[in-house]
Amino acid sequence: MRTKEFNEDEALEKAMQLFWLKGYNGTSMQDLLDGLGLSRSTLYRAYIDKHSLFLKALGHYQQFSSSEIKKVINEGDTAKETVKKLLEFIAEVVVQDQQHKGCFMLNSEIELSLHDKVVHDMVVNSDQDIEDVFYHVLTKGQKRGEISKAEDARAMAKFFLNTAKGIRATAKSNPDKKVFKDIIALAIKALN
Amino acid sequence: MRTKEFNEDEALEKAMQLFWLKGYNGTSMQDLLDGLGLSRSTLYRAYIDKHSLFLKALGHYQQFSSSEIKKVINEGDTAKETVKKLLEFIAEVVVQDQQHKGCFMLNSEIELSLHDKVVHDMVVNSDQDIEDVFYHVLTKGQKRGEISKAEDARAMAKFFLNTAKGIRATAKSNPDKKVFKDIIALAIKALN
DNA sequence: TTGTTTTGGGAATGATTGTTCCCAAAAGAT
DNA sequence: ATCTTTTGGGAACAATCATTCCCAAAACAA
Repeated sequence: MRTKEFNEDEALEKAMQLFWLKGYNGTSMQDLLDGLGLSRSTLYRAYIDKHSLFLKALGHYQQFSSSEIKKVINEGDTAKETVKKLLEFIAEVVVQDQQHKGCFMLNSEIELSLHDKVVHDMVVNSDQDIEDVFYHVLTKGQKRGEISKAEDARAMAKFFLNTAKGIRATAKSNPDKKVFKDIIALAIKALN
Repeated sequence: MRTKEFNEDEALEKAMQLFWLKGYNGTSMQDLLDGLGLSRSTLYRAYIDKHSLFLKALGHYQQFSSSEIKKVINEGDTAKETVKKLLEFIAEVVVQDQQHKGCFMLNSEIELSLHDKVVHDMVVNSDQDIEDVFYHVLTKGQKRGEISKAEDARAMAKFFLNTAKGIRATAKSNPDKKVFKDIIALAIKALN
């Protein structure tokens, strides 16, 4: 038996970068062949077709970015500080990227969720995932008495998710760290 | 001389709807020929090529949507109410659309602004335009003493623009009027 | 009528799309 | 050595892509 020569994870990572940068329709199979450095035969045998490869790449992104965000949950002494850290982290990620690719999940939502049921469901789940992170921190803060119980924690979680999506959208054409910092400071006022 | 038979504005409107629904790369010239009901010769003579037609359609959208928003400036008795009306209007527009096309400018930002300088500039200008609407209302409110001068009006304007973009993004996969209402109510708290 | 201009039909372009297939080379296992 | 499996090269596919072109029909002005 011949051992596998190409690293599947490495190839998937490269595919993700390409789809992330140029979108689904903007990325051709030729782009992928060149980018991954694989032959047609190998690529099709490994990933079936373009659409399957895309879904796998998007799933890979979701797994990674979700776990990264959850690392931030334990940062900050108070719930309010943690919410701020979460938003700052989300902003930092898109600002740091020299290519301004934005958020791959948001990009896919805009480009495909209307006509691709699978992508649509992944987007909804991804949003719910982030919303739940905020919700978890907020309810904990309410129990501790750090955050008023006057406002519904679920509504606040949706609000912060919305702020995050705004930042991620703007990151495509106007990634400005200082502006995002101001936006986050104002968003945090919703906790007063 | 033979009089022009096809209505240019009507055709442009149809082209805008198509690009809006399926994106630039997702819309083929054949889609446009079928959708506009024009012959190849006529379409190319009138609009030069696909990219030019797209830019014209996006410009048409920008003109229309900008003027619609500015109609709301005079609604509401206080600045705070006007800001709320502005956000509610932006949410209402995307929620009403049965097709969930979202915001054409935001869609184009995500799909093209990275690789298309003209689109990028249009997006930046469009964002600035909306930001300025908020800024105008906010500074007026500050002069009237309705809004605290502790916060920078420019920062607040960027914050509300960000909230609007979040709503417009989410409208693609999750247009929920009630959720948007909650989000807007919390965003308004930034004015306290 | 003649002339001018607009439109549509349709053929033709060359490039690119995603995908399938065959076969030889490579690399390890036996 | 043979066997098995993985990989790459490259041809081939039909479909679609954006675009150009020619010409006849249509509609108005003179």
